[in-house]
Amino acid sequence: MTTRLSDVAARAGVSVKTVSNVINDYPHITSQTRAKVEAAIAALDYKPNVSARSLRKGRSDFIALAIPEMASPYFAELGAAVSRAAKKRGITVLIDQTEGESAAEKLVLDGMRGQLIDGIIFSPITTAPTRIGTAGTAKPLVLLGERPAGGTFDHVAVDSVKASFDATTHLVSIGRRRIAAIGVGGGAGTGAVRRKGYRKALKAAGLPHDPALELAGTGYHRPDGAASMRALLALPEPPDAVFCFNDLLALGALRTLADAGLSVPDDVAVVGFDDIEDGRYHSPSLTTISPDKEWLAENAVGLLLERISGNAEAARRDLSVPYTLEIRESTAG
Amino acid sequence: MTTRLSDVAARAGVSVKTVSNVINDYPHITSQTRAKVEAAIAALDYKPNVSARSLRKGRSDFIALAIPEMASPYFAELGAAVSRAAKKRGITVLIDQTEGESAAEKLVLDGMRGQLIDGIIFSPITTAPTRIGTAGTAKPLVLLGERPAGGTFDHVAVDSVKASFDATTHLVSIGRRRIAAIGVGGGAGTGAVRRKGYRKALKAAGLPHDPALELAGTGYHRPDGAASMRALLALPEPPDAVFCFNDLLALGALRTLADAGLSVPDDVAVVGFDDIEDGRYHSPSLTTISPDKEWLAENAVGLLLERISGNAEAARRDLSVPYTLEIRESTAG
DNA sequence: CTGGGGTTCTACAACGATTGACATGGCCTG
DNA sequence: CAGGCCATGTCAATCGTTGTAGAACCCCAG
Repeated sequence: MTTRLSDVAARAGVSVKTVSNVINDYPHITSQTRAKVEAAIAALDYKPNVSARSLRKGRSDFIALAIPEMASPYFAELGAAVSRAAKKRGITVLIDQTEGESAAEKLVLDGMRGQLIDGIIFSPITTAPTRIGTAGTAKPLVLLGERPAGGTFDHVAVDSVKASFDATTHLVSIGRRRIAAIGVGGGAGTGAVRRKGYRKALKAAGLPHDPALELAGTGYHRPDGAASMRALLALPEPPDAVFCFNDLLALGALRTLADAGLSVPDDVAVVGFDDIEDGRYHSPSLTTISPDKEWLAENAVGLLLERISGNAEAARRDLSVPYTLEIRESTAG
Repeated sequence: MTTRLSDVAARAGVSVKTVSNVINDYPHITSQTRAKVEAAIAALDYKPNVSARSLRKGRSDFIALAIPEMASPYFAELGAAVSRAAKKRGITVLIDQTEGESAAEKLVLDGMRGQLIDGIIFSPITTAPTRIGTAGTAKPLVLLGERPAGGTFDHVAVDSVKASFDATTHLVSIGRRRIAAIGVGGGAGTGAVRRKGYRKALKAAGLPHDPALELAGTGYHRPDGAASMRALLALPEPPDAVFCFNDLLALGALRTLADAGLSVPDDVAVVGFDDIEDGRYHSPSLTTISPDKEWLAENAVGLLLERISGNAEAARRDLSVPYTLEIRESTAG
């Protein structure tokens, strides 16, 4: 049925091992035999069996990418980028939706897919996995997003404090004085870090800090942003600008503003974070922090692969993703 | 390092075979031994080695989902749904971005991931794979979307002709007379089928068919929709409604309309297809054909699994995905 | 022409799980 | 008490690939 190594060997008139050697670029092979073998491989359309190879080598060239939900545009774009980066290096990505379950738990539960995968890129949305890898099973792991306090993993993320500072400062620079924040989360996650940058910017601008303008909300999707914006508009003194901690929140907020008949950016300016495609085409188009997702993916994969094939004990790395502030209609008149 | 079957056996005080029997639900086992074994499995956190199992059994419980690009919202949502449906049945989905390369080619190239995957769900955007599976390697394949002419695969899709008819008829019913279509593609793909429904509806309504109102465009993304809409507005007699063959096109079109200062739906009504989340929160929110994606995923996975484990020679199946027309602001004043 | 060193290739045993044939002993039934 | 079923154990083979060890060969120096 399936062609296997021995079929190729038979056809090429060499031993099974020689074929294997050809495939694995073993140095000492005559160009003659190499040619013979390659001809046989081509003729039979032979493809190595990954299961067998992985069983024998203990390495599969599969990595996992764990994200909260792939239907969320940011994560979809991230997944696409990681897949591309991995494919370029000949490895395959398994995308894992953690779906709100405590992701750390889930990974351990999954048992790393029965030892198939070589490592994992983990992108938690809020909770950070402090305890993964304490198990002996530990495979290499690269963490994306905010780093947990006592992290012991390689880590790739935007400097969220700085980026949030920039975003907020931009709002200040166009003359806004009552700047709200949507997406302020608890814990040590994204929300907290971005809030830090936001507050810092307010302080730097000499603006008062009004707790009523910090909206926690329950999630990071459009409805959450829409609801938070409604709450802000209901305030006795509504804001003249909003910094949303991700683009979905911002798009939800824009929707509320449109419904309320308010003009953006004239009445309320809005800034997001992530630069998802939806924001670029929305009207008004969304000003946002744009992390370089290709860079992120490229380096996350690179870091993980480095870990997998070699220096498992090298020092922990911490990479900062380049970003830009994309100024669009939601802040520029 | 890793716990294996024999470790479990040792701890439970039984033979390896018995442990294997427990795991594979062999019927004749005392509840006592079963309990012992299960305790040992839990204690050691044993996870069967997927590679070994797959090598031996010839089945991996992995399936692939091939989509053009996962960053596209419709496909992201589809991928999420398929992953969920598969996980429910204990199987894992590998998502494959075909990225515009002739997907058929690519699949064959990939050699089905070295025999790892048990089958594939294939969702081409335009070109239909007529020749896949002619190779002897053929694994079960379920096709999503428009069926190619001489298809020999199981197939799950919305009745696009009917849905397009409904969408267009809806525009007629709100009084529109010059209804354009964006996304008319060549070949036997999505574009052609939806155009058929569109034309049918025009004819049924006794409206003239103006070729100038059928825009082919180059792709299925926002920029394509925006460009097509610009072209339509440049006509001596612009349309008063547009049926876009997917939501991204529609969102692009809406953007152009907003830029042109036209009111939706008063000046131009817009209908999309797919019901992606962006459309629901856009302002105006987008009227669209909403296929039941969960149903689609559930049945595609079901069909594939049926094929994989059993009647490989059963008759070809053809499932029609339920859909609704979601009427929102872009057509309802 | 003989022996050492390198090259080129091969035989064999693993990797971990599953499966089949078969043996064993215990218990129940008739 | 014999025959049958049940629950398990033993043993060996198998899936396809690769690492280890070593065989066979060639070339060249002494």
